[in-house]
Amino acid sequence: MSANRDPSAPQIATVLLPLPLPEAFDYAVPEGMELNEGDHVVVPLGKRLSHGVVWGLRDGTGGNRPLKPVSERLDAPPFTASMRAFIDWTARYLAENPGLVLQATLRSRGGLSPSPTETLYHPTGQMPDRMTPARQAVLDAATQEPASGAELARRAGVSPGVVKGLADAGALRAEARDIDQPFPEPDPYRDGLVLNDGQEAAATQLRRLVAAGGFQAALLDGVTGSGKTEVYLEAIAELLRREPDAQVLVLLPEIALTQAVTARFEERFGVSPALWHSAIGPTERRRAWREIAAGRARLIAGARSAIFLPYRNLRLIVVDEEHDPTYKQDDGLTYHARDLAVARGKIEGAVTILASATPSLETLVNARAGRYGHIRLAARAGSAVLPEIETIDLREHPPEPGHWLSPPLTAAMAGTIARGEQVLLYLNRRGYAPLVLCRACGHKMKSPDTDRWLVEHRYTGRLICHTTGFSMPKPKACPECGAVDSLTSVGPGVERVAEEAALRFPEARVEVFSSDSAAGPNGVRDLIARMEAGEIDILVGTQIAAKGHNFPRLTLVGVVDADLGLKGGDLRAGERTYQTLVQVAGRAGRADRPGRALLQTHEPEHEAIQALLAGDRDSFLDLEALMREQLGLPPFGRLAALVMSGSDERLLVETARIAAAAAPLSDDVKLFGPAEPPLAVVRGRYRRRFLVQAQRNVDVSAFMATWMARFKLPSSIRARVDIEPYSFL
DNA sequence: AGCACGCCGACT
DNA sequence: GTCGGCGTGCTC
Repeated sequence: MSANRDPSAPQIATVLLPLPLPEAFDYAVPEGMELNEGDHVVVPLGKRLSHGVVWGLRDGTGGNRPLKPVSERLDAPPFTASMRAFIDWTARYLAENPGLVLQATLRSRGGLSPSPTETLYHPTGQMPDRMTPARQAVLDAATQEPASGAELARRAGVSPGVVKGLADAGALRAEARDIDQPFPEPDPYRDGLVLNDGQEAAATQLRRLVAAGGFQAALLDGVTGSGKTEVYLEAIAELLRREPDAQVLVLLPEIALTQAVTARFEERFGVSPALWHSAIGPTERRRAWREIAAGRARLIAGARSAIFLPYRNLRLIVVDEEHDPTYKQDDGLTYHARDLAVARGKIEGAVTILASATPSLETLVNARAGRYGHIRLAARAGSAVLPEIETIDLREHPPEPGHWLSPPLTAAMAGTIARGEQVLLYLNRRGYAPLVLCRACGHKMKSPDTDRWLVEHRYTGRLICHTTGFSMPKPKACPECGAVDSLTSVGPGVERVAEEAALRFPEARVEVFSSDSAAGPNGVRDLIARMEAGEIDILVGTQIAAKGHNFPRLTLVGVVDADLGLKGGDLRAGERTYQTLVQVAGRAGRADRPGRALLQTHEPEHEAIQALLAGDRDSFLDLEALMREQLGLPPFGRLAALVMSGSDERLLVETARIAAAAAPLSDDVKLFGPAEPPLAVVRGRYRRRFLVQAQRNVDVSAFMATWMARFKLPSSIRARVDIEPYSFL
């Protein structure tokens, strides 16, 4: 296209800016500046400068209104055509400004400038005229490992002046080195673990997919403990042997899991992957971003936002635990990382593997329809067998009043502990008690700016709103009636169950595993390490404990309230409960000891629980699928939500009314709302919700974009589009 | 997202 | 009389 253009003809660059603007802006390309699509540039915007990416180039001038010129071309790896196509596709799909999506891809400061350098001192071999003990110590340190002046002085225990003196004397040579060092090359020729027959068969199928090249999505469907990781590591190895320059992304739902996956990568390929998640510091983040953009980082493991990184040559994407709802969450943008991964795989021409023991209905339906390959892994790896799952009917075996562990569960716990094995008690409720109320007047402690109960946390002695983050010390007296010491804790949280377990088993070492108790990734790592080492007898955990960990001595899982997830009434409640219970039960008996899972329930006849007992995932999902198909719900129909919020309730209601009237309705699109959502107020902002339901062939993204363009939003009202919502709050 | 412009309250 | 509050609007 621009191969034989006249280089002196004036040129216009369309530049996408990482700002919430509706479109890319045109700039004049100054004479003598050579630009290509995908180049990073600096352009003037109003009174300031902004970074941008060249989205298009064409011959011409601004015509009537003169264009501002591009200020500078940055010497950074350009965004590839597929990267740009992915950004465009995502913006369209999410009904968002492309600039906002571009912003999501640039979340590292300094990634675009060349790496900062540090000065290292190497010994030259030449001896200084005068040798002193201090000088000798520095030379020894430098011979051991070249380092910065300050570092050498520290290691030798002398002042930095000594290093300077040696450099002046010619005994040390200063050499600049990039601070952001490349990631070492993975070695795909190392031996992997020995695979069992099932794993080998699955690995062969995946290797074949990789060998075929190009886009192909596949569901890697294997029971918990079947060794899915080992299998997809084989696909990665195959790819790296064929294409040493290929990049591989492994998406993980939880940062806590990156630790375990890093260790597997090290065993298999001799190197750690580049990590990408919210807890990565700015220096590592910059290094990872730059090395990924340059195509030098080959193995990347990250949380959902890693789907937005500017890979040069992405050839394989693995979405581990693809059913996990944490893939769908707001990071500024509202997206589902699994869906974007499949789209990105398609655009990049990369094989996309979705791995899970409990696939989402969306993925399973795609696999059954033949849109995705379906690779099954039946047996558990090694000698591990699936846990035996039983229910405890709480109507027959109620716990004592004010307690939460039923007699059959405590009996099983006693036996397990006596054998020196471990127990996991699962309850998806953080804190001590989900509700605090006044015995005197019945007042319930509620969050001040939303209609939710405050959760009591005993460790910190505070009442916390899990929706808004509001927190206050637990008051002595009821704020409503003033009665002293009348506030009672109602219902169990993990802290309370841990208290009960500790009381009942005074000898046992009991720990709580929730996002509160395990502060930061180090806290999590430490807790996991102690559990693995057998230093904990009873672990009481929330969701976070249910995911992916491998505790060889854990043989009993007690689900304190298996009914919890069945309430709530959103469309995935049954599916999610089933997935969670399978995952939790799957924690038991992963090594050579058989495991057992006991579910405390008031509703042992519920389909999700019956399916779990029968180990009959597919018929449960068939039923679930049938129900959704009849109701026209995903994945058989499409949903989109629009949530408006603002601090002025009257203006919000009025805006919602105008929006409702502006909806471009048709026969195959239904609009519900505006409705007052369960969370009607959050942090002083009122909220209203719309739900759009359409048939599968309707482009809901286009519908939402058209709709949004048909009414004007007052600047104090925010509107957020959610394509395929998971949360209905 | 910034940054300016703009029209109403308490101050050197 | 000004300094400054942040509501509204624009940036090629």
